[in-house]
Amino acid sequence: MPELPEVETIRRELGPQLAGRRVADAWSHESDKFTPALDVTGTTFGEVSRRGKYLLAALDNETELVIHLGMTGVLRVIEPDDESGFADLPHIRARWTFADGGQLVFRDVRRFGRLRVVPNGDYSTITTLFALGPEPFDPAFTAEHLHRELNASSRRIKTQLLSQRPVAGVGNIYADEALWHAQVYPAARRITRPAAERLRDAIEDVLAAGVANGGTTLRDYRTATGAEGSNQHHLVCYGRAGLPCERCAKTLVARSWDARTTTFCPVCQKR
DNA sequence: GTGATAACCTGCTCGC
DNA sequence: TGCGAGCAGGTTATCA
Repeated sequence: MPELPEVETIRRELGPQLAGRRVADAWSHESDKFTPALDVTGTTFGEVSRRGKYLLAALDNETELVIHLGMTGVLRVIEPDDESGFADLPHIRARWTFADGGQLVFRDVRRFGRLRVVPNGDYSTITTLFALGPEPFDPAFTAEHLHRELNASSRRIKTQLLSQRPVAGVGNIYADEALWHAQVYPAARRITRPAAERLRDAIEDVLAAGVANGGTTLRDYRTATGAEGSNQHHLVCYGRAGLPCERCAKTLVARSWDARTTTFCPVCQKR
C-alpha cells in the first residue's frame, strides 16, 4: 500500500532509469484506469517527480504521465537481459516498450491504481491531486496550517489525514504511526493547538523515517528494483493491536472508523 | 456544501 | 481438503 515514503523511494530509483528513453510501443489492460498508457507511445521520458502519492513522469510533448499505484501497484524497468520473470507475472496492467528494447512494466494485482496523461502541470481533471494539501517537508506545512485545516471540518482527525487535504501523502500506516507519536485520539473531531504542533512534527518524522528506510513492506510493496523496504521493522503502532504499547505498556487496540481500521493506544491517545 | 457510505478489486486468512 | 465469508485499503461516486 504505497504511501509517500514508498512512492518517493520508487521515484528515486525510477527517475535515472527512465530519463531520455523513447517509448516505441505501449500496451494496457482494457480498463479505462490503464488505457491512458497508450497515449505515451512515441514520446520520450524526462524527469520523474512526485506529489503526495502521485508519480509524475514528464514527457517530451509537453504532457505528463500521472501514475497512482493504488494499493498494490508496482513499477519496474526491465532491461533486455533481465531474467527476473517479472514481466511475465500475472496482473500486468500496462507495459511501455522502449526503442532500446527495455520495458517499463506496471503490475497491479487489485487494480486500484490508475494512469492519466495530462498537459504539463494541469491537474484540474484529477480531483484529489488538484486539491492536494502541502507536502509534509514543505515550509507551508506548519502547525498553524494543520490546526486550521483539521478544525475547519467536523470529521474525525484520522479521516481528514487520509483525505490528503491537510497534508499530502499520508495513508493508513503513517497516519496511525503519527497519531500514536503525537498522542492524539484518532477519532477526535477537534484538535488543540499544542496537539496540532505535536502531530505536525510526528507526521514529518514518521514520513522522513519511512523514506530513509526505503518504505514499509507488509505484503505487496516493492521498490523499483524489486527490493523490500525496511520500515516495517520500525513501526510502533500500525498492525500491532493486542501487543503492548511501547510507551505505557497497555494493550494497543484496533477499531474501525469510517471503514478504516485504526490501531491506537487507549491510554496514551485518550479522547 | 458537507459528511457518510458503497463500490471497485483480488488475494489471503479463518472457520466450518 | 475444500468451500465460502470476511477483510485489507486509496480513491471515486452516490446519497442523505
